[in-house]
Amino acid sequence: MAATENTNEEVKKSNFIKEIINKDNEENIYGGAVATRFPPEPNGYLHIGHAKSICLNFGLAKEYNGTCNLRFDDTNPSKEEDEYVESIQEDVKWLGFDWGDRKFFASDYFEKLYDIAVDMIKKGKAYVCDLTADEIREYRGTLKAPGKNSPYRDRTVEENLDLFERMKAGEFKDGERTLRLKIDMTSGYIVMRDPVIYRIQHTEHHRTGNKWCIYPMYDFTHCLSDSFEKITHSICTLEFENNRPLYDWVVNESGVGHKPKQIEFARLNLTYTVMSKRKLLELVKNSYVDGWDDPRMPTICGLRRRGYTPESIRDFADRIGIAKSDNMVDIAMLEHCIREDLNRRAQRIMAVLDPVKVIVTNYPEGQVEYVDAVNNPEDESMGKRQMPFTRELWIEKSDFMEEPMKKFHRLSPGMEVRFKHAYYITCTDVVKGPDGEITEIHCTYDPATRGGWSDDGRKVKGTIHWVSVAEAVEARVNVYEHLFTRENPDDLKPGEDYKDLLNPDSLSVIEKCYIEPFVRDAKPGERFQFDRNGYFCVDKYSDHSWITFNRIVSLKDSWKKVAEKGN
RNA sequence: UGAGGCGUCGCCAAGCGGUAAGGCACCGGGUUUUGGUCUCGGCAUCCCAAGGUUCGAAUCCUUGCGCCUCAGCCA
Repeated sequence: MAATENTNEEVKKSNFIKEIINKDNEENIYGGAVATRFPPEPNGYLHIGHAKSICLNFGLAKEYNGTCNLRFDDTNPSKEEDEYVESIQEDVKWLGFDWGDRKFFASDYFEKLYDIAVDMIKKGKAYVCDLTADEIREYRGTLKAPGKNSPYRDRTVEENLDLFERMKAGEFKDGERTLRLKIDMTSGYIVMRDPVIYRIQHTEHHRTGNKWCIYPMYDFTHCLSDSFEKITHSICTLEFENNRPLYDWVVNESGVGHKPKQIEFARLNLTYTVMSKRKLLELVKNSYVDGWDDPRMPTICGLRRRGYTPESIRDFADRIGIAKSDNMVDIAMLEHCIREDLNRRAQRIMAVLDPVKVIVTNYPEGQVEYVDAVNNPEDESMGKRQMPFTRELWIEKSDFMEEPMKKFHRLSPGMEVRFKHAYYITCTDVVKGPDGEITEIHCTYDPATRGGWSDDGRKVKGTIHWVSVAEAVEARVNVYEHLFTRENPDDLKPGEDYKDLLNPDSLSVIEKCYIEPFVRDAKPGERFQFDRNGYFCVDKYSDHSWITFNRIVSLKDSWKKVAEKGN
């Protein structure tokens, strides 16, 4: 290999899971195969934490030339809905992953699972238990005290078979009986204390309808489904570490043959947001946000509507890595990823969000002149556009100071600045309304500086953006901030509720701002950089008569820091 | 005197007995028709603590300490 190994191939980071896979491959545990799966329960929308898992599982499959299945873990009909299976597929696709023809449902295995359960009964490894939920809890013992055997533990195989059959037939009411595994009521692993594997639930299932009234539980279903699908590495989050002995027990004792390896990694936590499905659901149901795809939500659809790109989310997943220690990733990392992506790709335009009027007194009234504007200084191939320049212009209030503070090199009386792509402009006068607020800023322009440049070596420190009053497009802009005010909204003081920490300023709507005419035909989903301000995306529900933009993320603003210090 | 995990820079995270990668954030300098980008430089004599083994330890061994998870007929 040549010394100049500078290919554009990405250098993929390693992690402990890859090390396990590499070792398994060396020892030929799975014949070199790598088969993963992404197993969501269709009871909610996917969020950025799921994106981490999706990138991991599909990424591993791609890297090792293996496969990744999409499997819906739909064993609890009371929580699951088709709406969610649709949204999950849409989100996985949008992130850029393809499960091909490997879409499965745990519910497709109900028959097989039932047969295995019957077989477990026959082998004396499972029994029907008549204890109530409360009694089961009592018998289970506590973290420190061992449990005790159920009085129904020693029923005969025949009786168990008969009872289980009748459970299936619908002879009993919800909760009346369960099927339990006969393992060890004294185990330090609570999950090994004769776990319930079937419960009675007379509920219609989103796929199997009313065919079943008994449903298998996670610990029984998941590992067997993995085995059926010949999954090699079953990757899940840390809280399932305690379930691993049971996972292995079921796979071993059921005699299914193929034995996947469960590996646990740490789930993602992000600052200033929450990730639990329960909380996200509550925010939606109680209208704290405007639906699952509210641009403030950490859901995939929320990020999509906000304007995040799939590339930026995948990049984020790569950067945060995979490990086993609990973590809280700074949301600034995510913001960095989208800025980096959009800096490269986004069309620049000028938009004035908080306007004040400038009148160029020596510019002819009624004249419209078009100046060239670079579309993206990072990518010359994106070309140029033309911007109308007129006598009356909008600029940002924050770009003018009547009495400039130190280091302020924007517009102020007597100060010459560059109106980007247009002319050098000098402020000559300020007009105020009766209450003292500035209503007009009078300026002159230097015709010799067209394009915003002069050859005489004149130094112009400031460059500001502007929009022609006569030619401006009016638009609405949604400015988003963090959803919560506390870095970790799960870290509550006594008496607090996480909803108390919702940021009242997480959304500010600017009903009317002025944008250059280039955006007139912008389509929902289109992204732009508003010069010197940030990245914005046309909202999915935007209407052509009044365009709505969502702020994806601001540009970094080092001036803000200086200004705040100066005050 | 239940069990299973985890502890490396403010936040992620490499490191696998040979003398602390990288990214984000932050702080400085340069370039700049975005106070953006880019670029240059700074940012852990130290790896939860204390002992021990070793020529040599973040890495091995002890003993502590801290944090997370498990007592749903949820997943």
